[in-house]
Amino acid sequence: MLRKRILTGAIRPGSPLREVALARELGISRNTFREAIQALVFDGLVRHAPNRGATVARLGVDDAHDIYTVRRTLELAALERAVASRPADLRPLGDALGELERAAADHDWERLVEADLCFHRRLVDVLGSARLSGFFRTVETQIRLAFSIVAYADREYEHPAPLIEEHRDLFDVILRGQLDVARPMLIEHLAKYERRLVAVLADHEGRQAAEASDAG
Amino acid sequence: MLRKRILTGAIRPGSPLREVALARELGISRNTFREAIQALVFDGLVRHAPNRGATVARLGVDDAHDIYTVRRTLELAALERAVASRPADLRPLGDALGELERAAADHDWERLVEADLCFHRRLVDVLGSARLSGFFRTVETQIRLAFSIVAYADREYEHPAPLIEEHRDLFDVILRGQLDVARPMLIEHLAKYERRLVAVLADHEGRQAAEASDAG
DNA sequence: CTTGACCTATTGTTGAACAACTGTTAGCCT
DNA sequence: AGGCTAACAGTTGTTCAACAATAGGTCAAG
Repeated sequence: MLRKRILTGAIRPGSPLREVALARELGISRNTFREAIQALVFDGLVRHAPNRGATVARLGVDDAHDIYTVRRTLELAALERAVASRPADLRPLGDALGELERAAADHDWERLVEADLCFHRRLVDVLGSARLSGFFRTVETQIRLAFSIVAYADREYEHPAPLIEEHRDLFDVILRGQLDVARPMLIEHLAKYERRLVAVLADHEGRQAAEASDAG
Repeated sequence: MLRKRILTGAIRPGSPLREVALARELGISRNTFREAIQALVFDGLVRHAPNRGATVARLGVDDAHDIYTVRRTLELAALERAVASRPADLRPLGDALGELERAAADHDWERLVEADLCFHRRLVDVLGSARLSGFFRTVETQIRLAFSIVAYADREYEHPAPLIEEHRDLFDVILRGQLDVARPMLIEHLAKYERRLVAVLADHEGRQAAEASDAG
């Protein structure tokens, strides 16, 4: 319940998560609430300071760079394995691409985001490491949090053509095993969305600083 | 307290962690104990099944492969950055190497292991991602757990010369920026210790299977 | 030997209580 | 006025006792 509220923006980044009040509101006990908080801390959705409570994580420009460093590291490593894989092992990747194209055809914004994330998750899955896949999922969750902020600012997904094309091209090149082509392609793809995210978050940080000085 | 007990082998892999009994023994309440368990689950030291409780993680051959996939992925990526870094940014790496050599000179087994882990941790730190560094630390913790099993079986550290030499060579090559030399060096270094760990764990798994069939 | 009904140990969750800590406010002194 | 200290209110950290829900084992009947 908490995760949902945070990811949908019902509870905004920076908001304190008061134990008594929220537990009461969610109809659960304080202890259970605290366990939930702990899980969200490990997801990176919540920050917790001793004796000062938990707040919804506030992702800034630094976090965006960090997150994309993770993505570059894991996805480029996965790419190397992917180009050397048999097509059968890339099936999940292809399925995600199909879903991506169908969602675009339906102009279904939400499914589009979902399929995009799914494609990259399944790329990382190619590495075959449960630990890396699990870790990437936590980062993916944080990307979702970023999206929940960005959603209104970034209209890329209303013109999904280039998004589809980039994934399609990348997948084709992977199937052909052309690592030297795929690498710069993925690097540029990630850099593009990193720039976009950074831009929006920088703007967001600016606004928040302004609001803070207004209030103070 | 729990982490210490697990890493020192005081509580052995596979042992159930009964809430009432252990909380009582540690002098804490069940709720606090459960929060501790949750933290250890995210460290990968403890496995938890709903309604069936928590047990100390039992690392098998699969886990060894998984862990070394993580190490290869992160450390090789870090290597690429490291060879392009200024010497000042590699200072922590050099310090760890120094400590490694001192520990070897003192024949201090424990410090040797610590310095070895520290060297690799600091290599990953070169990536400059708090998330990747944090994730690597959880994997490092799991390596410690593996070591706690292996400790009696693996006497490599009693002849630390090759271990020192490999780290020293790797560091020198990194300083000289020779990625093409450093890469296979690190790959071989990791492969060597993966083989060793896998061998010991395979043996361990064999024994446990034998014991289990003895008991049953 | 299987099936199914109990039984017990254990986990999941709750509610209330209190100690410990934080940030704030009020009052005091200089 | 400015700065220090002390009481304060709110919040978190932790404990305890209780009960519901689940899993695994035991025993009897077939």
